[in-house]
Amino acid sequence: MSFTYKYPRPSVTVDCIIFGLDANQGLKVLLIQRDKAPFAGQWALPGGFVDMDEDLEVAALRELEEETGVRDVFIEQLFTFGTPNRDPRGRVISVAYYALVNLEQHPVQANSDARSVSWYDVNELPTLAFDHRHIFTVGLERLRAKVRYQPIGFALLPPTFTLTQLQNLYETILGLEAAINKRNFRSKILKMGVLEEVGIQKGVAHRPAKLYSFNKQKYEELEKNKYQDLLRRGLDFDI
Amino acid sequence: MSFTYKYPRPSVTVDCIIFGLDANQGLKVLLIQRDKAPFAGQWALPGGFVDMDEDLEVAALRELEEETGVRDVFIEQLFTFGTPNRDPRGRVISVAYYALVNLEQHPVQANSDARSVSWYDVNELPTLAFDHRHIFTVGLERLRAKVRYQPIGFALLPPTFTLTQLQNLYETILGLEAAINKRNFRSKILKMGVLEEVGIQKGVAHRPAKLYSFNKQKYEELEKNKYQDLLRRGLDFDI
DNA sequence: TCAAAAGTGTTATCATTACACCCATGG
DNA sequence: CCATGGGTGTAATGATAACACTTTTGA
Repeated sequence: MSFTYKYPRPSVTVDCIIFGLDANQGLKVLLIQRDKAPFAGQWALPGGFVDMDEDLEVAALRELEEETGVRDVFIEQLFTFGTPNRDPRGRVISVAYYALVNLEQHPVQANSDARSVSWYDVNELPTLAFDHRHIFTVGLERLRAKVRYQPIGFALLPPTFTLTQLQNLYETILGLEAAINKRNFRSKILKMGVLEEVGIQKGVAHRPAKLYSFNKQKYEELEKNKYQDLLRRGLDFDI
Repeated sequence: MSFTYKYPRPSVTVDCIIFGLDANQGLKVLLIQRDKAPFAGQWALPGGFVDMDEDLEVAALRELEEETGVRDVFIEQLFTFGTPNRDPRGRVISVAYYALVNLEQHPVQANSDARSVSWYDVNELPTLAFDHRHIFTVGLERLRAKVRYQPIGFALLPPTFTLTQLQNLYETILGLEAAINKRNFRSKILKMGVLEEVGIQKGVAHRPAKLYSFNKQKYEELEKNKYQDLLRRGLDFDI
């Protein structure tokens, strides 16, 4: 069976950058090893062709699950890459997504297609197929920028976490050399009012930390108010 | 002539939201009137099919110039829209861009294709073809969000402008009801150090205003330092 | 009782907000 | 000489940065 069109058409794929946070080992990205040409044997971002009747985000989630077993994740469109020669097979336009998962809940994945799947440290990537290195870089920059003004980082943590874990998350993602000042971090994050105390650590060999969870509703309320304030009062911008 | 493929392929288009600022009349968007089915006669965002050997952004700039005569503008990828039935002709995936132009330098355009082209107030849009209303909304939200932490607004102004013009720009884009406090706006924007005094107004019936231009180099330097500071010292985030 | 990590008090400095006022020009 | 917008002084309040200290647990 084949398909004929009056004008030439590109192929369209989705590719996913899956970030995972390992409490001790830093920020990771999930890669798969290609089993077919081109770039057979090389590591690549999971992804594949979009079906004709499938929404783009659905395609990204499907490829994610097929290739890595990961599901139920935070996902967001990143950018569309369409430089004419980015794929040796012809014109392929790739809509890239990035996903954030909690590593503890997604340990090294069984490979569904006899492909290997593995977490790599974001600072020690192997050579990647196609322009995936470039896509990855764009994704990491977006994550770093976005984590600073939107509460997406929580998707990388377990549902319940300590303030120290949260602080480590920021230090890891942003690649900070010096630690953030603990006192100030805590004051600031608690003053925002989007964290809820939900318990206390057990069985640690030091003073047990309070456990918090992120209250998304509260956050959305505050965001709305913030915009109302802006409309009422003026500007708080930050060029 | 025709083109045959083993698997079905979607068509790929680019669409552009062109924002323009009119000093007296507020924020505008450039629309074209379609001359062919589907949606013949309806207003739509300028756009069209991507050529097989053409980069996406180049395609967007080409369509922009072909359909509206606008060129040499700030342009940035917005989002890729690919819901299966967004176009009655079949599966069409659209990579949307938004552009910012200075209205005075781009007055109502001659129509290159016997199509009409017209600026519309962003608050008084006609019915738009396809899902262009939705695309527009996403674009306007992005502009409003982005203008607050990146200096993209300057692309909407002439190369040289007064602080009052700049303040009006923010008030207009953000749709602020109350005016921003003049004193505070000025202190803040000047303290940033990205504006350069380049002259003085002539021939106005009031005290002539100083003219400023945006110093992009200075801005990029400051951005770099800001990130250095962040790396050194900690966090200034704003969840 | 010690190591390890959690958690708090306080102050100097800087930024934001809110008002009220003066200045320069053309008609 | 006045209408029109351009432009400035200043003080109360709130946020940030920096440092040193106390608390609670298991081993």
